[in-house]
Amino acid sequence: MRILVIDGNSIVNRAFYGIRPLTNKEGQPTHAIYGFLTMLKKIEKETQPEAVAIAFDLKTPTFRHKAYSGYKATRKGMPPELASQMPLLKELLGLLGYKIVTCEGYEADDILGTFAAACENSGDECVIATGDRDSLQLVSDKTSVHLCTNRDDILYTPQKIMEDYGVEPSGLIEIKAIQGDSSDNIPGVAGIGPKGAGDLIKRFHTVEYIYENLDTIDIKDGVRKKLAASRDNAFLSRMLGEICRTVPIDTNPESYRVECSDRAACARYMARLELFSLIDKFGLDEVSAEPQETAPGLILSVKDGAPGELPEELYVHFEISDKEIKSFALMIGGTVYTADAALFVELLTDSGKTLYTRGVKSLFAYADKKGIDVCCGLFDVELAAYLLEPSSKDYTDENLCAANQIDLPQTDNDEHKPFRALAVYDRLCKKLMSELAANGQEKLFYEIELPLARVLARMENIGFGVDRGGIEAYGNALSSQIAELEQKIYESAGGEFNINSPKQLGKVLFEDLKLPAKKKTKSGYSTNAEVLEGLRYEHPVVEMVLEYRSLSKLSSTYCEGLLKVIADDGRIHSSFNQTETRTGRISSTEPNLQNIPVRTELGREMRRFFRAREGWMLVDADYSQIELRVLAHIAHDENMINAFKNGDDIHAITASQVFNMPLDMVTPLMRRHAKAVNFGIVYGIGAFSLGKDIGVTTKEASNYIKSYLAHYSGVDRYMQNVVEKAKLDGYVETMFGRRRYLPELASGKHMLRAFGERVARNMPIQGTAADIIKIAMVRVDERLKKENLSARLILQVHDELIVEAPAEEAQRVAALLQEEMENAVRLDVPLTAEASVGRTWYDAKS
DNA sequence: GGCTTCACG
DNA sequence: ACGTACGTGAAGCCG
Repeated sequence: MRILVIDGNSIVNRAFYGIRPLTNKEGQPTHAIYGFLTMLKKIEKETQPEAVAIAFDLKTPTFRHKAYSGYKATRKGMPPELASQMPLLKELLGLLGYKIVTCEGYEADDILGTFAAACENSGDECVIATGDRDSLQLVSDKTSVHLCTNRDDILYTPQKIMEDYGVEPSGLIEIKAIQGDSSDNIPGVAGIGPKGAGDLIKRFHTVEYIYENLDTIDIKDGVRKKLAASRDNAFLSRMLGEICRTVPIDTNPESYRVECSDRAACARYMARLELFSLIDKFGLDEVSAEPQETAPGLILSVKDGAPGELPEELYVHFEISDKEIKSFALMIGGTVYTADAALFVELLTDSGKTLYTRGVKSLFAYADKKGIDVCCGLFDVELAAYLLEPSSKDYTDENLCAANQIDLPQTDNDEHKPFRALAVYDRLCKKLMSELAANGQEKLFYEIELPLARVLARMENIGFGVDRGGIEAYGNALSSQIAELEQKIYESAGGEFNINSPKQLGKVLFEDLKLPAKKKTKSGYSTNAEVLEGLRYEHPVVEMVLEYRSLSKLSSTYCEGLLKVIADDGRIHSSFNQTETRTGRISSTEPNLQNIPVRTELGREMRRFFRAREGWMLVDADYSQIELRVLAHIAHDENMINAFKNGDDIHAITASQVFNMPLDMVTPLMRRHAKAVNFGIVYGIGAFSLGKDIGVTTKEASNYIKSYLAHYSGVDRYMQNVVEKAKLDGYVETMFGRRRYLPELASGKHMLRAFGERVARNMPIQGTAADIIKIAMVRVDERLKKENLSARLILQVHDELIVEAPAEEAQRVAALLQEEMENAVRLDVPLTAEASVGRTWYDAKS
């Protein structure tokens, strides 16, 4: 028979120190338990034992030999976080059917040794699992040691010991007697370390032999001297280092077969510790399904309908698809109730309730479609987690649990998802709330993001009306132009190729036509617009390719792309993502309505197809220079503040300052350059890129920047201070407490660090502007409602808001929009917004 | 699925 | 010696 003997103390220590801390919601640390059971399962899988004994030291420290009471005196006591887990672990092991072996006056080591010795006699096979190399002395033909290390586990057989140490297993005791072991207070021979001890034992095998022949054996005199001086310690060490093999315990493997009598109790115990994934690992998931629908690992009982009296705070999970509630469940004190949409609606309209959930935007969207006025309190784990860490890729249950030391129950059964989600919300919400409070982000959360979710939901529901026929006709016109251009390009290039393939285009331009290649990308020649622009007069095909590119962009992304997403109501319902950007901006997808062309006249034509419904108008308002105004404010730059207060043309003023001449001498070119510097400053500027952008040398660009910072000394100071502070704090923040953490600043890589510094300069500016327009959106929405207007916000493009309004409301809405945008926040500079009205987006842009 | 390109603020 | 401004999303190519 094969028996596995676990060195309990050693393994639990490895588990405790080897994995990151976990606690359940009561604050009970659980990771040592988790790690121990995970390792146990893994070892069992690898060694396939028929019986398992788990050896532990007894709590009270015991001394093996009274003769040397200093033994183990230096071993530190267990930290309380580990000590508190020990009784729980033992109880759980007992429930699982494992036998725990302890013996007064002996350590776990000795119990391992006794099992090993017993197996020598009985012919059984013994596998010892430990993290401690001391036990290697027990290895024999019948006993192997499964050594758990920080990396891979190693199985020690006599052959492996010989390979690694060059001695028999028993030789390890001899080596230790000479080398000593400070952690066990084994003195050894002073002045001889592992190498010397190993050499001696390889040659002479035992301590006894060495001392009996100390005068005659062939060793260096220095070594001989050291040995002689530590004679007593050597023999004492020899005795201390040998593991005892005669502990009075039951060593019959038959007594250690693992039989779990109450699997459900085990599952409940694990669930109480919130170690849900263990339930799967131990194959206990089916047993906890006492109430049939319960998720694996959750001991929640499930009831239909809810108890009469509901508490004020409820954990809620819902799934909504296409106007209908697909599922709805709530958790009250560990019990999950599945309920119908009626109760859901009742809760939403009860101002006395607070629902802790995720995805409130979809909840608002549902309520909006059904005409339900949501007046309950809400908490959204997704939004909260985003404010706490906006750089995360996404905010799935999996990632939130990983970031918050929560053991997530694994399940691929969709029916279990609601139960799992509720368990997660239960663990997460209060933690996130206190973190928001600690960060000073409560106002940001409750007064900006949560109300904004409602606004975004309505914007999505309403959508933006488009002229399908117009887009189709425009697309057809593009297509024929593209086809024509395509032929001309083939002709000019001397052959057909895929113009859309940068690789093929690169070959044609830079190999066949031998045009000078300037820039390379990871995968070959760069053929971007900037490069082609530089080759425009080198070959006629280049201009055609540029034209082709811009037409096919319009055709594929904007015509074909938009046509694909027009809904049955003839409108485009983009999704506005509130947890995507690292700066606090919102993003728009399927389709992206935040990058509809405007810079070229041909592209701008697209905006004629975005139109108000019959009898309605579009009201479009955009902030003027919001980021520079924010910069002037947060940098306390007097010079820039005054320029804005005077209502000056900021780029012209900047030009006159940078180029040191009167305002009326500033040429359009100088203004253009100054504008680029203003942008560059906001982005964290570098002379190289600025120079490239405006076509001057890096040196000249560098002079511009120097001159700029000399005139705007507040900006100069801010740019230095913000980076310095970010390095201390590890994050930057906006005026409203929105944070972005910057681990890049601590990087040893210059490029990464430089990037972090630019972000530190930019994020507070871009992010504050994003906060401001979000505040404006919430206020505009409230005003429209309060004033009983039918007009509705339908789109935001970072510094621009678009409202669709009945024609008769349009002028009033324009004024309202401008007022709310300008007064969203009070800065040291005026905020200005310009509004205008038109039938189409094209017309409504002033 | 990564890369390149290009549309926007 | 290096690469070179912030933040996004979509489409097409290609291994």
